[in-house]
Amino acid sequence: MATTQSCQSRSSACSKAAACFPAAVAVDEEHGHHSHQLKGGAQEEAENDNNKPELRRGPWTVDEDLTLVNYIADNGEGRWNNLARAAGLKRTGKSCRLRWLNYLRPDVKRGNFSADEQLLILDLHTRWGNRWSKIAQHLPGRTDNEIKNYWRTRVQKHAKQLNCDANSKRFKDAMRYLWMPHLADDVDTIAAANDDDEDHHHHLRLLVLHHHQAQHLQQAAAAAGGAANDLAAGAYDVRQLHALPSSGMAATSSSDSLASESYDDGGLLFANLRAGEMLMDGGDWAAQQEADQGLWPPPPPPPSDLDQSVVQAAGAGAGQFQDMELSGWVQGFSESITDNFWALEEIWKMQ
DNA sequence: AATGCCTTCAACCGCGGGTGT
DNA sequence: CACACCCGCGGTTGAAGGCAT
Repeated sequence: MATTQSCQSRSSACSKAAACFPAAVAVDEEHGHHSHQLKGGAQEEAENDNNKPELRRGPWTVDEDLTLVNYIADNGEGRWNNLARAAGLKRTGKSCRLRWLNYLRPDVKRGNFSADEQLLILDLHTRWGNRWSKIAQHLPGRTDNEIKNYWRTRVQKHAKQLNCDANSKRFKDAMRYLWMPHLADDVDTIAAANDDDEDHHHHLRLLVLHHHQAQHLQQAAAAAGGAANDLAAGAYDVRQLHALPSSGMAATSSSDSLASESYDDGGLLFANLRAGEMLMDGGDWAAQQEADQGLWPPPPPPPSDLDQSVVQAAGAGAGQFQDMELSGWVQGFSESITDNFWALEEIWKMQ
């Protein structure tokens, strides 16, 4: 994804100072003239007249950052209001907390979201909605604020370009069946190019795949009665036991945290990534599923609740579309697909 | 070159839940 | 129980650089 080069460089004076702490860097003096930095300099002095301790707002200076980082290094974090006072920062505890968590923490990761991070965001948002903090827990080094901004600036923009709401079924289906499968492919491609990460990416992909499978089973259960639910749960576990590497997964990987926690409810609400791939490939869904899954029960057809315009659009080879707008977009991509086509910034330009 | 719009993201705000007194 | 305070979350704002005209 081409996140923003321009803006990253723009914010880099500030960002880098923090990212490189304590070897703080260059400078943030520019921030001194943000108009909403209401209380600095002379104005600050003037307000000292009343006994209320004035509070600074707006962008942080390097000095403030250093003060906060040093204080936390010595005393730890938490108790933010006390911390702000004790450190001598003319900031609210809230502001200190935010600055630390979103910016100064040494483990904050910066830069573009990788393909698997994007995949996870899309995936988890499908499941949890705007639970940014919860989503962020599964992207090590990423903050809820960053993910929220990503969603609002990128994903919602794309939804707007498709003339639909980011929360609409249509857009979600487009994500599940078109965008996410190809992000998953990107993950594979990256893994193939980097042996060290292969297990990690494979693991991520497997987890995503399992969720799609679980979703199918849930739908089968809905159609056939409750018994299938038990089967679904059992099959899910068995496959996971067989499929997942027994060791070697980095404990810090996002997929690991998913395995250990986030999907422990069975993931039955999950995106049907593989279904999207099947449809995109124009392959025979049931036959492929049986071939893929071995011990799995024969799968149901693609989800019945899927927006049919997306199903048909995804089966681009068939050339039959109900939703002309989306189908036009899909046909456009199918005619000009390239290896890097599904880079996030490029995906939606084909419409 | 000048101007205005767009995009990004750091930072703020309001609110709700938790905890201590 | 009531109140105050703290913390964390999600939504929103606005500065600044990029881009189009």
